[in-house]
Amino acid sequence: MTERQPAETLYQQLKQDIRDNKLPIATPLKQEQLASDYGVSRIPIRDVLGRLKNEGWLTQSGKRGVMVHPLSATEAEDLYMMRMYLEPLILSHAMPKFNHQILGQATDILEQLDQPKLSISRHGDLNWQFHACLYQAANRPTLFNNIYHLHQLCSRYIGFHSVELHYEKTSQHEHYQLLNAIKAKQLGKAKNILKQHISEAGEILVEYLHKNMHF
Amino acid sequence: MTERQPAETLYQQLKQDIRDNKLPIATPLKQEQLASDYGVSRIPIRDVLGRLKNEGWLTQSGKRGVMVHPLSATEAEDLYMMRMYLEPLILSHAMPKFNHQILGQATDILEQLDQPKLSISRHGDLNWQFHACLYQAANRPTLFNNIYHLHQLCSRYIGFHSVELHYEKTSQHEHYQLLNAIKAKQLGKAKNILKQHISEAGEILVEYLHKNMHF
DNA sequence: AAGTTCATTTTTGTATTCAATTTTAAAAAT
DNA sequence: ATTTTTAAAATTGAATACAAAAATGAACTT
Repeated sequence: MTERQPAETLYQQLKQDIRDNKLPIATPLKQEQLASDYGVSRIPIRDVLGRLKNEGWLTQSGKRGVMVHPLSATEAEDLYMMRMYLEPLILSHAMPKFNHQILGQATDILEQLDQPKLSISRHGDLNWQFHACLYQAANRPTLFNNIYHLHQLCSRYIGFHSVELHYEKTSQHEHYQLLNAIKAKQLGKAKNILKQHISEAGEILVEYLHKNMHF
Repeated sequence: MTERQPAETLYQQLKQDIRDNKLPIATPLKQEQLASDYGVSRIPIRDVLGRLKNEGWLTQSGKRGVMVHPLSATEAEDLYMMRMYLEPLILSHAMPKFNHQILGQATDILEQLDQPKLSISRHGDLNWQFHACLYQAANRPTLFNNIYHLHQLCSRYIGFHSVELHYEKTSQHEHYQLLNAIKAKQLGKAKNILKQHISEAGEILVEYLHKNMHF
């Protein structure tokens, strides 16, 4: 971590470390501690903490200092509900703009997702790439960024419930269904599949959290 | 601006100044310039710029520096579309929790909105207070904060199209309709009114922007 | 005259320093 | 023993200082 502009790297690093539960939970983070841990001064740490707080990865803890934002079933439910409404919306806008190049790219990503033994983080990356590839076509930066942000926050929860492999299969099945509906230019059907896709994932996750969140 | 913790005040101030077009548009902001303008050092300026960038008030301009995020009809449309889907959603969650106290408070705010000669910013404040008062009841921090954020960004556009007073009337009418549907515990009707309320405002705004945004 | 090169200036990101606030924990009081 | 006071330590927000990167513009080439 001895670079010219640590901030961006630091941001990615800290976010990853929050995802992976590498940071003390329920206890305030000390800027100086982090600074020495990550080998930089407090200034870039402050910047990154501010940004992560703003994005919902960290929460203000008391008057001074921030802590890791606690996971909650309610938040997960909110995130998935929002996605459930916003993603079909951006899909509508993307629909008329799809072409062979984009659909080919989406197919490529799906095939990579078919490979067995993907790490959770790799799986998450590819999953987002698939959706992003479709959503980008809409050319709606504001809406897209909002959705991206929601996906990011969801990733903490997905890392948490270490994924029942069963679900991954049906998830892939839905991905292909979605792509087929798109190719057939069936907007309504595609939107329904997508909504269902997100809703299902959300329900499984929330149920899992209600069962396994005793902390 | 000689205070103990300038940052929060500075944040509000800069945001207001962006709303009011007090800042140079389409040209990168200089930290030192702002620092001397607002009478603080560059550090809190940097913090606030970072935050405002994160929240969509500023955009990265080139490799270094940020500029005021340009208004666009597309963004306005996105913001209103998101609100159109998310606000009825939070209303559903709020519905079972309403009580006399909350509804009384909402009524108070509506009566204040009835007073003539309100400044635009006061009108915007009260309008948000009305909606927030209802949405708070849902007890859904994640969803609520997202919606709050959308409202904030919309405020730039509302300030811009200096409001046709005609619309304010029908807007108030819809507010009362909404409140009545809530009192009558008609969730479906309430959601429809709200959706319609937002959708109308969005359409008027976007149309106005398409006409009057030659810059 | 238009385009390149390179040195100067500007501006930013980060480190260091400082002052104020918050936290803490030990002593005093009930 | 429990609560209150208060003084020391820890921690933060902000100012100042410094080094690296980017922008600027004048001299030079074609």
